[in-house]
Amino acid sequence: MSISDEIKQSSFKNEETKAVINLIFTGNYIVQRQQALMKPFGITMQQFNVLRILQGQKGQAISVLSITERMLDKMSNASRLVDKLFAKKLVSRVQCEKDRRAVDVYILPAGSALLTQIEVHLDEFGKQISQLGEENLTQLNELLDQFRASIS
Amino acid sequence: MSISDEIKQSSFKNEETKAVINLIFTGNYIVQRQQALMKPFGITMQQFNVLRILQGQKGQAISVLSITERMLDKMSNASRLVDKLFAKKLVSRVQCEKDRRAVDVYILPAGSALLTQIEVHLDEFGKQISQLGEENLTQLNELLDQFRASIS
DNA sequence: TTGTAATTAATGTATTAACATTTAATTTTG
DNA sequence: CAAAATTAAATGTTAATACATTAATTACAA
Repeated sequence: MSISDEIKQSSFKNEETKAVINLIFTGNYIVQRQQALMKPFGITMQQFNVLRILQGQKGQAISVLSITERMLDKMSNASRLVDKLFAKKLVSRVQCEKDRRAVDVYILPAGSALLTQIEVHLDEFGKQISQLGEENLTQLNELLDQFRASIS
Repeated sequence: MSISDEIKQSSFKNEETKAVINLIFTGNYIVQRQQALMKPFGITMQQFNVLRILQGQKGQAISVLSITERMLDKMSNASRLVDKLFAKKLVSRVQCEKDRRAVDVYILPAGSALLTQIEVHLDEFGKQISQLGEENLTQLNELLDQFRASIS
């Protein structure tokens, strides 16, 4: 369904406006789909992203600030997200030796296991998307990077 | 800045995953920019979108449900958004004659004026984006529509 | 017609987000 | 070195979001 049909707007002022609206709409759409996917696992998308960042460390510790820098939504509060994951016993958290202001965060085996489980579902998602073809996806990625660059 | 640099992730599992993350990130980025733009006018992006929908009616009334169908984020509560705009005296609200469950919402002159004012700033935004070129933007819009279609 | 289902909007509520502020630790500077 | 500035994380607070539920009205079916 085209963006025109999705939001029942027959025409747009220009192609720029349409692209802006289309990007916001498509972003929202993906977020909603993924949130629905993760809900049965008792985790939010942002919490999932933190887990994925921790997993990417391959056992190494990472500070709360570094987590923030790697997050999709920089505005959200990594401290509280880590707190939620800690409460679920998916991560551990210890004061950093070298800089006692910082906190070292690690993913626990339970966290890795949950991540793997969810990623199976995400892979199905990815499989559907791959129908678009690699060239198209590469082009989409390039256009998105250019888009952000244009309004920086 | 490429998405890799933005979130400090050196590589992605595959192009699909990268596209998903890039879309979410770019959507967030635009939303944050536009929210910052609207903040001085005392209005949120969602409220602005409702105003724009009402303006698109060119004087005709529209129900709360119809507003929801036209919104970018279907999950948000159009009823409360209209309430906020009503409190700011930017819209009026009367019970529909034909169907007394429904409520007719109109934009008031003050609402139109505010909209015009904000759109001046948005146009500058659009001007920057237009540097990408119309062909690129059209292609982006097509890819986004295809992307959503692939995971429907 | 009359009870049942469906629709429209509003409201209740728990969680989350967006900031600002605070606390503790470290770094810099005079 | 001591005071001031900076940094990291946590916490406080207000508003917004995501749903579920409710209340009123309309449509429909027996």
